Amino acid sequence: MKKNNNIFDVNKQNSDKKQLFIDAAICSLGNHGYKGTTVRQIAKYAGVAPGLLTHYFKGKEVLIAESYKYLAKQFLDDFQTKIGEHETDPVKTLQLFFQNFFEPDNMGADYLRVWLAFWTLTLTEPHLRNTHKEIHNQYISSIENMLLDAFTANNIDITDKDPRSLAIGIHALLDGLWLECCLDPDAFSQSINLEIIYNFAQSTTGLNIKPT
Amino acid sequence: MKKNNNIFDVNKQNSDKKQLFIDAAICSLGNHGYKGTTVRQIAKYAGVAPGLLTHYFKGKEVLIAESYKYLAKQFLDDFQTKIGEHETDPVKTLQLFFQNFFEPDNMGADYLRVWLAFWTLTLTEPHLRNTHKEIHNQYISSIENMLLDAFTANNIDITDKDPRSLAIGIHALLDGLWLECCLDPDAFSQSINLEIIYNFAQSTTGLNIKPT
DNA sequence: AAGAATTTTGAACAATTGTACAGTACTATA
DNA sequence: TATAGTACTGTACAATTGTTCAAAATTCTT
Repeated sequence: MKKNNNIFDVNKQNSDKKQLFIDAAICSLGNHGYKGTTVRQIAKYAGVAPGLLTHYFKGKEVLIAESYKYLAKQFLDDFQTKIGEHETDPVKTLQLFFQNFFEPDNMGADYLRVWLAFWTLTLTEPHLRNTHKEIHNQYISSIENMLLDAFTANNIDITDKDPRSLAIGIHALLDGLWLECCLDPDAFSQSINLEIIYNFAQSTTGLNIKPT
Repeated sequence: MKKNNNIFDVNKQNSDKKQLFIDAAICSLGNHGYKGTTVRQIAKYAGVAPGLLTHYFKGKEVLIAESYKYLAKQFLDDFQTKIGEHETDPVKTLQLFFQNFFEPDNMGADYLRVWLAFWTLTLTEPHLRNTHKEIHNQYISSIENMLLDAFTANNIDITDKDPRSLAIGIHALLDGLWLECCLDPDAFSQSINLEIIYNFAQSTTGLNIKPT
């Protein structure tokens, strides 16, 4: 879900200059964090003079906010696309979703740096707070829908279940594991994380999620 | 666990000047985030001239690193103390631990701002990486021990269980819920969070954790 | 090809940053 | 009270920040 080709690579020939700056900003956030992401650093990644930034964005903070929206939306779109591709078996969809979460491409210090910067902004800028709220809701709903599909496909009675709470829990567990894994990559592995999430999801939902 | 009286209040009469600066730094991080935490701002909270900082610490970054270690250690100590107080019933200990995690005092944007700054540092400074690793290990071990106590007290067979993985999962779930709750306080409540963690912990461990 | 419009540059700017340090205030010892 | 030593102040400074803007380069229009 957190797949993004532009964190390390910036296509300097991009004719869409706004997008070029967004890519460069994300790249800089990933490599140098919020503190190291200066106008001059962004410009360097974009292969452009520093002064050009204000020609396309009102200011540096605005650019970073736009980058946030772009990245969050892109992740969600990727995720929705992947879901669409494996509509056949709902349980397999869940498995793929979990696996995708812990792909090495979607982890690491670089990614966490970007999200730390964005979360910091979320706490400050009121309009970004709404963006976060929106994105988060869509995530939860997606997981909830996957669960509902899986329940009906396996003829599981849901009268005593609360799919939304289950979705919130699963999402929180994924987030927590992802965070700790980025902070200390040595202590975690994709297989261990998957084992944990499979066990949790299986025993809370009653679905037979764990692959054989 | 995240209880800290010095996030908003700084005792300017503190004779231990090093601790005064640490309190002031945490206070500033909570109120203004990493970007807004300047030497002058810290000095203002400490009620002291800016130049005094370098007299007690080698530099600003060193002070923030020290604050990290102090806060992380304090949280763990608080947690250990609370465990000691309720040694009688292991299951009740777990309940208290969960409840304490979602106390309003331990949540909110101010607290998240502090941890975002610390996590950012963890990604940069190698020696803080070890600090994080150490603290995290102690957290997991504490939860694991609580689980083991609860298993033996309730005569539950653990041959088919992996207590450490369960502890990692529970910790990640707590972290994830805490994070999302700080980012969007409107969408969460203490009772919902507890309901979720109770359900997860109960169905994964087999313990009768949920309070009646 | 010529002129208008736009894009891009890069130096200059005021503001803010962390740190250094000479000087002042304080405290303890004699 | 006089002296030594520490605690503390507040200015000063070099470095870096985001932003501005006149000039240059480029592209578009006619």
